[in-house]
Amino acid sequence: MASTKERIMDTTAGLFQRYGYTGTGLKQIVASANAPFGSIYHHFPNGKAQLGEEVIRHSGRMYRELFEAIFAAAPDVETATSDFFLGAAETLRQTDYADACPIETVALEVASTNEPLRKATAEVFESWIAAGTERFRAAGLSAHEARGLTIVFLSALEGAFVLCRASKTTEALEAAGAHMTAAVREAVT
Amino acid sequence: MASTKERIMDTTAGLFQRYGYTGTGLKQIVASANAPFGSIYHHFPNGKAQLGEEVIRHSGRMYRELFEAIFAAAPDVETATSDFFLGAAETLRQTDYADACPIETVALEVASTNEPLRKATAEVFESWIAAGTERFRAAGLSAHEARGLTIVFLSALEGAFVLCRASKTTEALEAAGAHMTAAVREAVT
DNA sequence: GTCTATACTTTGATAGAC
DNA sequence: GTCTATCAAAGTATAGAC
Repeated sequence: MASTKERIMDTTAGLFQRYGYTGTGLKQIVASANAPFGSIYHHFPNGKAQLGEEVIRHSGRMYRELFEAIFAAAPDVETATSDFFLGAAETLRQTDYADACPIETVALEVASTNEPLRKATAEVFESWIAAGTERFRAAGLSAHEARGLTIVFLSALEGAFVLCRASKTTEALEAAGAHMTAAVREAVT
Repeated sequence: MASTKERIMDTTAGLFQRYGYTGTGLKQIVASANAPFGSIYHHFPNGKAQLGEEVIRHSGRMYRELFEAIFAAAPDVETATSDFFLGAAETLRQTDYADACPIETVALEVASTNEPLRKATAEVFESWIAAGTERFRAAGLSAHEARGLTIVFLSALEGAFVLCRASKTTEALEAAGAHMTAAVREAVT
């Protein structure tokens, strides 16, 4: 069985994704995680900020592994790009448009309010950019081209998440996915 | 001099942009707007939700007008695209990475928590998509192509805003802007 | 060390003085 | 109709029983 700390972190990650940082209360977290209130301050002595930072970094690692897995399973980078956007759209539909990027809402909330958390989100995004850059470099692009393409990829993905969650449709992920798939194909050929 | 209601709405729009919906308190709003607390419930009888909805729709109109103005001033749609992304980057730098999209943070926060506000953000995004679609149609694209290109444009913009605010750099807006400028040029030729 | 009870602050909202 | 005082609930954080 998962430890109390793991249960708290997993629960918090899900709540952050749906309700954001300020929208998620500590009482809500311990209720959802079936944990006593004090255990938050036992495992995270600095309170919500520390819990938030650990959850951001943890979610960042998990999502990067999803990215790596999809690119490892696909025959080439353009197929991987298509798979990633289509998979994200399917997840969104299955969760009533709740589960998109695990840290996007939090990133926007803390960008101008909490410097340690802002840095944590920035480092997570940078780790994703580094992972994508490496994949596109392996496909033959220069380091500069690969980084630029990855940033456009990630921008299109994150922006499409916003439009899809707001509209409760997957139109934006489909349009952005088709566009990025073509852009990746053209870049590597 | 601006009316109390206008002062409240303008102040709230700025606070939503930086701190989001749950991160902005009514007391903070009246303090910033130099208004008595009761005036919120005088002008917005349904409280924070009503104020939030009116601010979302108002901000949406203002931002659409900015979009229209930039496209009207530019000689062609690819120049307008470049201008829009470069202007957004400049604004971000000048505001210490606070002023990006006026409703993006709120849109993500309310997507799974407040259905009337979610619909308001969806309608604002749709109005922007309609405006862009019309511009690209006027440049010669089919209705279907124009809508798709606009959605990719808006996705890249919104996603770049997230990366830029988190990293406190304009790299993503520059990469996304260069990519979208080229994509628009290719689409209309 | 697990957990409960509580302190203190801030939230959105309301009542009523003037 | 403008504004102040206050409410009940929820927020984070802490103290201390067991």
